[in-house]
Amino acid sequence: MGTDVHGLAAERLQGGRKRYTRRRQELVELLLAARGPLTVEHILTLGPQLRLSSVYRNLTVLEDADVVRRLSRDPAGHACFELSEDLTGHHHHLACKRCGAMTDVELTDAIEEHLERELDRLALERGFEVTSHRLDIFGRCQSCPSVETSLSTEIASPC
Amino acid sequence: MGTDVHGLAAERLQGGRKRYTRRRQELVELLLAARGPLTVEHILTLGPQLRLSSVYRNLTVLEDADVVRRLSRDPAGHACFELSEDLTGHHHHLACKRCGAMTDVELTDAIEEHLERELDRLALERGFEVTSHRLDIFGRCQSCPSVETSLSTEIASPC
DNA sequence: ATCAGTGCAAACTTTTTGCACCGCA
DNA sequence: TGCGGTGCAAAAAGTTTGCACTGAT
Repeated sequence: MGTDVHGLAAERLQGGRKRYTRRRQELVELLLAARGPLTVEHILTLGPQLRLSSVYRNLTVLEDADVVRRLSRDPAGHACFELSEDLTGHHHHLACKRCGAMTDVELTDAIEEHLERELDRLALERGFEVTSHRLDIFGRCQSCPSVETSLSTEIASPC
Repeated sequence: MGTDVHGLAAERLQGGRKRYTRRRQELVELLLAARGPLTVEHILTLGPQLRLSSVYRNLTVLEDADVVRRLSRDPAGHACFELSEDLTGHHHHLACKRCGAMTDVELTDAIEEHLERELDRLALERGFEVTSHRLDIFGRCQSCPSVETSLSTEIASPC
């Protein structure tokens, strides 16, 4: 996992007659370097050379090419983006309710398998064809004090 | 669970010197009757007597009083609202990627306990204080055909 | 009389789109 | 040259707010 993400991205885009331009490479590079999903706001902060409308358009193009995955919204109401799980590996998110940071986390194989079995059961019972799942774990992250202080505006732990 | 939701709502609002008005009762009634989270759009369709700005304001008031829980966004990008889990019971969501419907679903106690243990482990390992979790299960619901047809605009399975 | 609640319209935020120009992943 | 990509500005969509009026959980 994580090997030659750019190569795979280029390949997948070319399948849809899309180019893997510099802007798109820069976007993928930012997502690759992040330890969790990014909002458009964070992307623009981390890559000031990028333009708002192009970021939105390129994220959509990359999403259509299965390079990027859109995570509807974070607790603050912004859309979040990350690389597809088949590029980075299956994972979930720790979401800090205080600072809004979302960071990737992996569960053990044991519980993922248990979960899969449970989802298969549901599929049968409810006639629902399961294709994926997403687990968000809410709470307070290490860098957020338990006492009430000013909200962090850092981008260190983005989204 | 589900017993006297209105009484509990009134109680919780009064704790914050808020009234449990007719509009708020109607809102809670809609959420209570739904089998899944509702968007504001659906709320307005189901309760045409309700006004947009009052719905938003009342949802915020009810959220502050822990009567309502805001689910950031659904796959289509709209905010979703449901009753607090301590009023309805812990549950997760089946989210249809085709029609956007989100319906409540409960997992077995066995897997919920397994999940809790895993989250405790994470808490220890990552220094993250876990307060809640949310599992969204994506796929295709029973009423959505597997072939490509026009999108359902029904509100039967809301959000 | 009081003060929270309501409805309308305007403002604000986030995302999308139209259009002219750019440039070759 | 062609055609996808880019950037700007405007539009659209969703949500919040100011203000005057209402009404009594």
